[in-house]
Amino acid sequence: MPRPANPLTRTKLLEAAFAVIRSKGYSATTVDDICRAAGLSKGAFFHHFASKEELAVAAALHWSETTGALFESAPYHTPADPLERLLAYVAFRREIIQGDLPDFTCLVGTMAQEVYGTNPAIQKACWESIHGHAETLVPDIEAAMRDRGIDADWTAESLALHTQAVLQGAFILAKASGEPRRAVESIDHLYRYIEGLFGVAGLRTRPAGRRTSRTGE
Amino acid sequence: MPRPANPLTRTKLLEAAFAVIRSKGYSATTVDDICRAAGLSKGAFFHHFASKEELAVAAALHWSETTGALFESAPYHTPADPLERLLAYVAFRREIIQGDLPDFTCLVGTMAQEVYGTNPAIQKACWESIHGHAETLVPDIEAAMRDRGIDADWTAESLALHTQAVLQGAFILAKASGEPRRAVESIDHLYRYIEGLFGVAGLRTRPAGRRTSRTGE
DNA sequence: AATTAAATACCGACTGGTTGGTATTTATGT
DNA sequence: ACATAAATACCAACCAGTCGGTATTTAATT
Repeated sequence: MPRPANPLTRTKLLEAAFAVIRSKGYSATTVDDICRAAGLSKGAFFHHFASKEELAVAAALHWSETTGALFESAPYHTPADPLERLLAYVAFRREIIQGDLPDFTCLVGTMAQEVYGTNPAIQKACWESIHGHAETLVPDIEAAMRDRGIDADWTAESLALHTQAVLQGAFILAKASGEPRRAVESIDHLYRYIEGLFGVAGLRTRPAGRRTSRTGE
Repeated sequence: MPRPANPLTRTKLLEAAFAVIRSKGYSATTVDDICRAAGLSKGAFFHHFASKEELAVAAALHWSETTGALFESAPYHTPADPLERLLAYVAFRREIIQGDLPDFTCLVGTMAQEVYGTNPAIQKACWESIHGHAETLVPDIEAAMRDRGIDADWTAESLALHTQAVLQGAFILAKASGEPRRAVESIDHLYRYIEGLFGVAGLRTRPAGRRTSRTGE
């Protein structure tokens, strides 16, 4: 009878891949890099994954699972109002921009950029991760549109994906400038956009006296 | 007297680098790839550039120059009103999303993502390209804020950079999904945001009957 | 309970091909 | 003749992936 798979080994490899790929990108990451980061051997790597490509696909899936769990248990679901939940989601995304760049940037966004033209399997896994995450926002957006009687020429899905576009673009600004604050500022604009879309007060002008940051960082 | 350098050679290498890096990314691009695409030899390559890294920096600079010239001569400058010019810029960015992905995506955004942690020289050149381009929008944004008496808790620079974030993020969506339309939809949201910020009518609801596309594609 | 067989987990040296870069040579314009 | 541009040949380091082997676990058999 078989020796049972040590679930830690595979996970260690996947999470080592998260760290290395998020800081160097997919192409520049070597299998040895990942093994070193995981404290495992090449033998272990190729026992669990047939190729570097297969690891990348598995990593994208594991990314969907771990981030899915993170967002499910995140505090932004508490408001009763769907629009407030949506805004709380954006505020949450803003709040978790902390520490070093590889700690808060997106694995699948990074990989997609590198492999879209050369590796359909990885591309597909990345898109499913991004799209799947965006889909979790759609019910709240639809409810908010209904609640506020919005007759829009945009769809809930397109707004959900737009939030992801802003996040991905914000990460690029942060990486290029080396300043995470650039990402935060862009997410602030996204927050303001959603407020405006749904007619939350104070979009165009604001009362005298600086409005304080809504997250109170 | 020395044999004069053929000015086409260096440019051919740089533009070959544009094409290859935009479709495969920086790390996956080999020097031989670029030489093949340029129809030149490795000898020519290393005669003009000391290293692959130096080529990347030169490519980022050349990118700033060529895109700078493209945008300077683009038609979005014609409106007299600064806000209209800004909106025309966004509409122009939307219009030029055509053809294959490597034909309209951003070289320096792609590179920045891969090298930000490992190659400061390239990262710097990428940031200067993105930031420099964003800066060209700042005077119009400032003028539009003045014209409309906007007392904002955001700066002109942050809005200019936000437009770039949305564009970069839109490219990632397009690459991940394989559907350029996803990028267009995100840019539509950006357009709507700027309209809303400056109090252009019709943000929250719209008159009965579908509003037609503003660019009339 | 002890032994053995079978299956898997993991190791690390090795390989064939690729990579960035160098050394040498040839072509070309002055 | 001379200096530079560009081509070719070449190299050492590196890479993904392979392979023979060892360690560990479980189940069947005694």
